[in-house]
Order: sequence, then structure tokens, then C-alpha cells
Amino acid sequence: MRPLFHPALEDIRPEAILYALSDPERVAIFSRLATAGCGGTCSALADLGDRVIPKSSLSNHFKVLRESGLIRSERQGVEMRNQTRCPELDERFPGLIRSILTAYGQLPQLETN
Amino acid sequence: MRPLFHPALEDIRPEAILYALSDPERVAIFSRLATAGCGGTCSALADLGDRVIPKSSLSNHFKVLRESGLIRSERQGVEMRNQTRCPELDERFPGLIRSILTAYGQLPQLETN
DNA sequence: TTCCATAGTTCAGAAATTCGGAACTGTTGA
DNA sequence: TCAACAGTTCCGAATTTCTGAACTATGGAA
Repeated sequence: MRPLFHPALEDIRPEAILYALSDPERVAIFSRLATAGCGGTCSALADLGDRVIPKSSLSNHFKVLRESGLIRSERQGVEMRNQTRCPELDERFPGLIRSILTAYGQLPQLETN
Repeated sequence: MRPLFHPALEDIRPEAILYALSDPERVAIFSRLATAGCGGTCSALADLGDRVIPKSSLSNHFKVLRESGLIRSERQGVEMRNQTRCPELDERFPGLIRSILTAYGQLPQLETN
């Protein structure tokens, strides 16, 4: 298993952030991570209600989120703990993450999440 | 030539916006459109300095921007006039476009919206 | 009208990317 | 040592992107 790559704050690219958050499944995962109250493990975030994401796809979603700089992943025992990098990100791109999540929040089908 | 499709304001999806703006070439085009003083035609926006975008690619970029709801395109004689939908967009997704352009470091003098 | 130039779109095939089942790795506990 | 579990990697199929070439649309000139 390769070591997980996390970009340094200054290497985080806006296009990677936007690309990562242009997928509603990744946004759902990320926003659940951002709003706490969730374990942060992959499997805890796999169930979107309407469908269960295959675990290879889920693993890839986390990789995209991680390598874009949106989250940090850290192995803890048998599972992986994920957390957002929101505080850092907001320093580098003020208001960006919030306005994106707000934009998605205005959609009816996401309001129940 | 098919009629150009423009989504109604309420049909604009955040994932389409983020996807469209996850490509630096499209961002460059869009931000130059958002900046006053540019003709707004496709060919006027083709030259990015470091490379000239092939016109079929350019046409596709405009299609992505248009169908995501970021711009309006209107035929005027032999050429196409493009303009951003920033004022509408800011009403639907407050602060989103501005924070994205700021993140890219290309914050233009946005048309006062 | 007919011809030409210009602006942009559409087509089509190659290249690149995404998706997801199956196999694999790493960890814990028995 | 073995089994169970969490997640990753592999790889082939499906989808998407890219761009040169062909095409459409408009306006101007003769």
C-alpha cells in the first residue's frame, strides 16, 4: 500500500478543488465530513441513502478529495480517519468552501442530508 | 446549426458550474469575459498567450460555459457575442463566482453585481 | 445572383479518464 | 496461524475529452 499523498497548503490548486467538488457524491461525502457527527471512516460515508457506493469507487473519491487538498486521511488501526482541511483552506481560499457548500445546500435533494 | 441552449436560472446546477470552472482554460475565458473591455467573441478569447486554443476546442469550451449557465451567447451578424450571467448567478449562488475567481487569483473588476 | 471571407459548429476517431468487480494489502483479535 | 474487516490496487469496459477536417451561417462585393 502506497503512502497517502497530501499536498502542502501552498500547492493546493483551485482547479483540483473545483473538480473534486463537481461530483455530487464527493460533495455529499465532504459535507458530511465537514459537519462533524460522523465517524470519518470510508465505510461510514458510503451510504448515500439512495445508493451504496462501491468501495473501489469510494476509495477513489477519497483519493480525489485527499489529493486535491480537501481532506486529510490517516490510518488508525484497521480503519482510515478522514477530516477536512477547512481551516487551512479558508486561509488560502477565503470563503470558497463555504460558498460552494452553500450553493449545493440550495438544492432540494440535498437539503435532507 | 442547432439553437443554443441556455438553462433557466432555477435549473442551473452547482456541479455544472464547478465542473465548467475546474478547467483553467475555461476560467481564463470566463474571467476575461467578466472583465469589461473585451469583445466577447470566441476568436477574441482564443489567445491565452502561451497557446492558441484550437477553434473546435474553443467552441466546446463555450458550449460547456453556456450550458452550465455561466454565460449567454447570442449571434450577432457573423459572430457570436458572449456575456456572463454573473448578476443572475450571484442571486442564485451568492458569493460563489466571486470566491472562485478570487481563488484563481484572477479577480477581475466584476461588472458591479 | 454568385462568389468569397470570416466566425463558429459539428463530425469522427484517437487519446485520456472514469467506473466498478475482483484480487490484494495491512491490521486486529482469537 | 487464521479469519474478519477496512480500504487499496488492478484492469477491462464504458464514457468523456480533444482536435483536425468538413460543414453551416452570415455579410459584403461584384
